[in-house]
Amino acid sequence: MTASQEVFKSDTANDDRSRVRLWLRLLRASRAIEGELRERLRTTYNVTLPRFDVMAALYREPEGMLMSQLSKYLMVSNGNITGLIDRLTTDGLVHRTLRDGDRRTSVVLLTKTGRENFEQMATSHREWVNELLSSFSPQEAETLAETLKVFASEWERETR
Amino acid sequence: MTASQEVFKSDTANDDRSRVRLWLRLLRASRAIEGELRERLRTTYNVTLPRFDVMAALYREPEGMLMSQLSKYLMVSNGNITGLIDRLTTDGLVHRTLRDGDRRTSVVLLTKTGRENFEQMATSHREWVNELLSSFSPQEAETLAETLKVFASEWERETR
DNA sequence: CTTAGATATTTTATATTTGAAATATTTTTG
DNA sequence: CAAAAATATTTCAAATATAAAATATCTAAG
Repeated sequence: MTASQEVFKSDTANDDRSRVRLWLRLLRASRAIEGELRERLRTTYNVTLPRFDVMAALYREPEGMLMSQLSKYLMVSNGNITGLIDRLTTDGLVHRTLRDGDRRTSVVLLTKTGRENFEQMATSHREWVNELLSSFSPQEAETLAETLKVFASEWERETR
Repeated sequence: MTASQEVFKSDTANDDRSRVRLWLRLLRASRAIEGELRERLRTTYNVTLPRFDVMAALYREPEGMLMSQLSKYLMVSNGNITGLIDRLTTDGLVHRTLRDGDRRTSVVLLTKTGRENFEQMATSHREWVNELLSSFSPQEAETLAETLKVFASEWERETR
């Protein structure tokens, strides 16, 4: 092996490690934040994080969402969404409609109760996130968010 | 409300949004990466992500880890670890020992099979992470990892 | 029109996950 | 020492999660 090859090999190994290090830190950060938000949602509003996530997704779409859209947006399996929506329906926070020409699909909407319920939680959620991410200045947050946006669009392009 | 108060309110609202935006992007990025790694571990090695995570933690600690250490390190509940270790034990990848003076604790270790098994997977895992995070240059990755390290230590200090 | 394929959702079986309660053990305190 | 508090783990019930198979419906090719 020549000297330049040696250098190259060494560099590659370093690159490997830096990306793995990034991934592990990213994972740990989101687990920590997620855990804290889960805990606060539970103790304050007696709601689970998955239920909050579903409601947040539906709140952004006043026209409602298909089961498959929810599944894709939240990056969880179809069967998972079915169960979550079943339970949210039982609790009167969500309802299914069939106002489509396609009888395979069902459009899921927040009920009035669900919407009001979510608005309360969303306010706390926003405050909590700001508290938990307070070590990022707004400018840093903006910059980092932009970096992740670029990552997301690259990801989209590559895994489509 | 005076003009300066108006400005202040508006700035605060913007800060709020930038941190929430950051959190949502962080969450989506890690879910996407996690999902892809899960899929590849399953199809390539027929192993689940939680099992891989446990094995990775144990691989770094040749002396073994307590159940409670695993639970804290992986940020999952105690009961969760019990079940995972039960199943990994059944499959001969892990074993519990009691070589402590404290009979409440049990030290968990990778078996020889478990260690060999993990080494195989770890190589692929490193390559996959590098592929999936290829949109970050090694320098960017380094920088971002450092930012998250600072975040983690702030977090430690504040939530201890 | 009719059948093959595609699409949307649910069902099923199994694994993971949580949070609370129970159990076992150790440590601390009076 | 004995009781109380703390610690480590397991058990339990309910919810969440996955992947694969089943079901229902729609679309399109012939």
